[in-house]
Amino acid sequence: MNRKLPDKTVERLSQYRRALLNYKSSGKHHIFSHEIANLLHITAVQVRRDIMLIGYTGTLRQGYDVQDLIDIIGKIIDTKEGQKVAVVGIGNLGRAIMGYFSGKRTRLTITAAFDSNPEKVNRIYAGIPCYHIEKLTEIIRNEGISIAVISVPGEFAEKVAQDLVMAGIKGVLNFSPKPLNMPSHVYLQEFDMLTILEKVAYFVKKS
Amino acid sequence: MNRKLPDKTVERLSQYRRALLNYKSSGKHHIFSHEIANLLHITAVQVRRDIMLIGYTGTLRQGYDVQDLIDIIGKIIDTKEGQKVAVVGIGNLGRAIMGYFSGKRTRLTITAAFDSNPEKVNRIYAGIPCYHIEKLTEIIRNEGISIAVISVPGEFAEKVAQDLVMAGIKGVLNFSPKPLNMPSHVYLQEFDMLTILEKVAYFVKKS
DNA sequence: ATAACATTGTTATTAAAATAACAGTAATTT
DNA sequence: AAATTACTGTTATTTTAATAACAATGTTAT
Ligand SMILES: NC(=O)c1ccc[n+]([C@@H]2O[C@H](COP(=O)([O-])OP(=O)(O)OC[C@H]3O[C@@H](n4cnc5c(N)ncnc54)[C@H](O)[C@@H]3O)[C@@H](O)[C@H]2O)c1
Ligand SMILES: NC(=O)c1ccc[n+]([C@@H]2O[C@H](COP(=O)([O-])OP(=O)(O)OC[C@H]3O[C@@H](n4cnc5c(N)ncnc54)[C@H](O)[C@@H]3O)[C@@H](O)[C@H]2O)c1
Repeated sequence: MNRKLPDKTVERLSQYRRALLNYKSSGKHHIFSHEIANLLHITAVQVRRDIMLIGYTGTLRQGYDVQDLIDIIGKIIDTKEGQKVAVVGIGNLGRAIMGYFSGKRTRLTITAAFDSNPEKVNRIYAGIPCYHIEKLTEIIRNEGISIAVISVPGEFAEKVAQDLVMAGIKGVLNFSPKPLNMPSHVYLQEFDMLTILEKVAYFVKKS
Repeated sequence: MNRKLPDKTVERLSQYRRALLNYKSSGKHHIFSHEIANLLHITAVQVRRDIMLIGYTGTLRQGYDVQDLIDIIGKIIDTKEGQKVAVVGIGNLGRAIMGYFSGKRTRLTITAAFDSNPEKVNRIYAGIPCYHIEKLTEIIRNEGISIAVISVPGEFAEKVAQDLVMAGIKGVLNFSPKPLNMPSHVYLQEFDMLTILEKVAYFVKKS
């Protein structure tokens, strides 16, 4: 529970929880590993192994208690107070992300957006205030924002990333096509749509 | 060159190419592995190993010929005719994706969009026609579209995926939060923003 | 009561990816 | 000319992730 879990296990835990919350609303209280596996289209062994890693145990007769499992995953992923997220770059992608999160009930809350375009600042997008990029450090520090999503054009991504680090951010999700370099105490996740689609194209070609 | 390359190598090749195209515009014709590595913030060994896998060799004195490397990566990733891509679900995310691609010069071309909302169909978004979802099979077959991006709400994703498979699609990039199941001849890549942000949150918490 | 079954939890094995080690080589320095 | 340097290309090792194997256990069927 205290030891760091594998990257991929954490991703699946997030998905288990989401699937379980949905499953729970159908009124069932228990679930078997192979049922969870079916929801995610993975194997039951993978599910049991992940659950073993988080130290939870089910029962032979009924499998896992749905609510218990949801709670335990919550204890692993969430913090008590929740974590605050900022979105930097309120273009098409930034706004899509904010719209997507505005509906969600999660312990991750987007509480601030930043842009350099004067026409975008001091407005509210999906319920979230957009500040001028110059306020970045101040607001991130004051609000205790620990995670940032970068969705500015590539040429500005590096500067934004540096400022985020200086402001004390601890985790970054970078959607810009510019590969970033972060100090080791900042967790960096990058996702590039063109790269990923070109990968799909390669495997389509090969198949 | 013919043998299937590792997943992660293909992703990096796409990034190498993009970085090299940019590097080329600075007028330089040759590049060393450690220079490529610096552009992507990875190690030079990783770069050389990837390049070894694609069967290209540089020279001791000058490193790699930039244009040659770009061309060889192109031969690996691209098809001669290019590949056509469809986007299904023209909401905030779908439109952001279309806007993002409309500027790019790539052998991947988004040629059709689909939606179920009558107000969205028969309009042009970022230069791409949006058809009613009922035309999916017809248009995908007629146009020879081989790759699809799914950006419909989770509850419709499964149906869309089935229809795409029936229509003969060969690769899918799924942004909906619903995990999909594909026959083995269809390459599936999933990306879920909430999962990935929760993973970032976990590692932020742990650090 | 015993055998067959279905399930969990764990260890063992395999596969994929990253990293390290190092041999080879041309140019440069001593 | 020998040693040094700065690279590439390849093999070896380590790390991470996935898969397989199987022991343990309560349940059901015979
Ligand atoms: N749209 C997509 O689906 C998509 C997909 C993958 C990657 N991306 C990448 O994400 C980024 C954003 O994409 P987009 O489509 O939203 O682009 P966009 O041009 O619509 O939006 C970019 C926004 O960033 C703002 N901005 C520019 N410089 C800034 C700075 N220094 N500080 C703060 N804000 C700044 C701009 O004012 C604009 O609002 C780009 O790097 C793009 O390559 C987009
Ligand atoms: N916005 C984001 O950044 C984001 C991020 C991650 C994931 N997602 C996921 O991507 C999907 C789309 O997100 P969005 O923000 O664009 O949502 P959205 O509601 O803005 O758009 C969804 C679109 O899909 C269309 N649609 C619905 N049913 C359809 C069907 N059967 N066939 C064709 N089209 C159909 C709707 O008419 C609408 O235009 C959702 O599943 C969402 O969970 C969005």
